[in-house]
Amino acid sequence: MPPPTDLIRQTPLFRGLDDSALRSVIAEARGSRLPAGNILFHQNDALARLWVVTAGRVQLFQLTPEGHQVILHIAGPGQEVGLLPALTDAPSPVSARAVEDSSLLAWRAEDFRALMRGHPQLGFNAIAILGEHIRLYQDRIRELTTERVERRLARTLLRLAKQLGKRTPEGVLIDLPLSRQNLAEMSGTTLYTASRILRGWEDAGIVSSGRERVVIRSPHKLVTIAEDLQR
Amino acid sequence: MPPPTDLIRQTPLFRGLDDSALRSVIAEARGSRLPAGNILFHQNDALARLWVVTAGRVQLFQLTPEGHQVILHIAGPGQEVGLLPALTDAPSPVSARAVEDSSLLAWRAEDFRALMRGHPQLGFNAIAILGEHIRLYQDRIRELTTERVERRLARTLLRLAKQLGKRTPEGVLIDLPLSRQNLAEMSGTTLYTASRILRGWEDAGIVSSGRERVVIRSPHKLVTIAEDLQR
DNA sequence: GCGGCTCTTTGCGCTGGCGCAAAGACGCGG
DNA sequence: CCGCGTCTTTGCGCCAGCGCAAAGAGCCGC
Repeated sequence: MPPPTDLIRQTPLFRGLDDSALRSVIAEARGSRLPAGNILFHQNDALARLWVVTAGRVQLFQLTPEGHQVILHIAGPGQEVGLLPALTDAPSPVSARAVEDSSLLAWRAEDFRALMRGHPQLGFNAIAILGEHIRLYQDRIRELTTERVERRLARTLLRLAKQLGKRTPEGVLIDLPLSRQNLAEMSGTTLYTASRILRGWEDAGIVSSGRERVVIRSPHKLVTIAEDLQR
Repeated sequence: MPPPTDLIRQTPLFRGLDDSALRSVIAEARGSRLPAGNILFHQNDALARLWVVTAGRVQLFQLTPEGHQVILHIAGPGQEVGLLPALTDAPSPVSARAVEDSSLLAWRAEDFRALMRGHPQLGFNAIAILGEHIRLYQDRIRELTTERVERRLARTLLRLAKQLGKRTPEGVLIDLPLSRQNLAEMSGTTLYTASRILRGWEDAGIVSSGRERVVIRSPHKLVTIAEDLQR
């Protein structure tokens, strides 16, 4: 199976590269597969590679000593994984796990850095990507310190819909196996509270959810909750 | 007053530059002063400059529509402010305010980017700095979702001590005007809870605090609380 | 050295959200 | 198509932390 050139061309990390640059990038890539549930790396691992997801979903998370999992990001096709450790030689602050059967392209960190020296655009792209993450994290910190669970859960769903949403006749499907537990780990709450809130929304016709599945029937009402405009 | 060359040399953003590069960097800098309490910029401003703090403290924060303030970072001498907007042309996600009388050096964003093209080391430094922020934000998100207020407050103080701590006969002084309100805005709690917890630590001899002032008498005990090892 | 502003403390009542326990629903694999 | 493992729901009791209100303390400027 050849590397999916079109996908690479649209990957934010490789945006703006000319065809010859793209060819040298692709020449260095190695493909691999990661079945659902498998770990790509653990937090504190020293990584020698940078990955780009080509299919599936890879979850970035941290595990506390007490065993609580916190989901920080979900990378879908076209998104990179392990960028920060590849660029800074520091161990990874997060762990990565496939939540679906996934395919990845990998570059050795040193090869990627060599590419960066030859193509400064890569450096600007990397900065833009890191910057985007910073903004998202700052938003989450603000939400966690100032907002109630219901609002945060609404925001989590809206973020997921924006990133991984799929239009269907019944509404916007979050295209990802997504348990109440996962939702809690993304919103800063517990399994129980997430379940109760989702039940309420179900009754209000805002979402329609099942086992590891959420469909947003009324994105508008969800925005209303996220922005606290209901009353 | 000439630009403080030694400080610039030690600034993470300018690390590893040779003398001639450093000279061209300094040649482009403009100094300015910002009295305590003054705003440098607001969130959503399009910034045309990048700053480095040379004296004082500059607080980066967000304000919610409800009027709650969340403090995301405090930049002291040698730390940059406005790096992300200067590099990405996006509006600033945060506001910045001097919490002490401060002095800054400023570069026009376009001048800085020109310097970056000539000195790739600047790009790597920028990436390392953004990466450091990402790590800190990820840690805070994990703490906010899994830890109790007391632990988070302990961590906040330890972080401040590491960054701005000053050894004194009575202990490590957080060298910054720091109200209970500020502490709450950094830890994700309220003025009242922060006050009560600090009172408890005072009685236990762990800290010694006054009006906008905190001294850590026993960093070790504070670590014990932050790591939840007490019992 | 006085007045006033701001910061801090603390009593009190309240509630959002936690988390156990147990029952119910779903769907995969054999 | 049956059984089992996993995910979800919900009753229930509890408490950490919130936030008002009011008093107290500290500091600055005149």
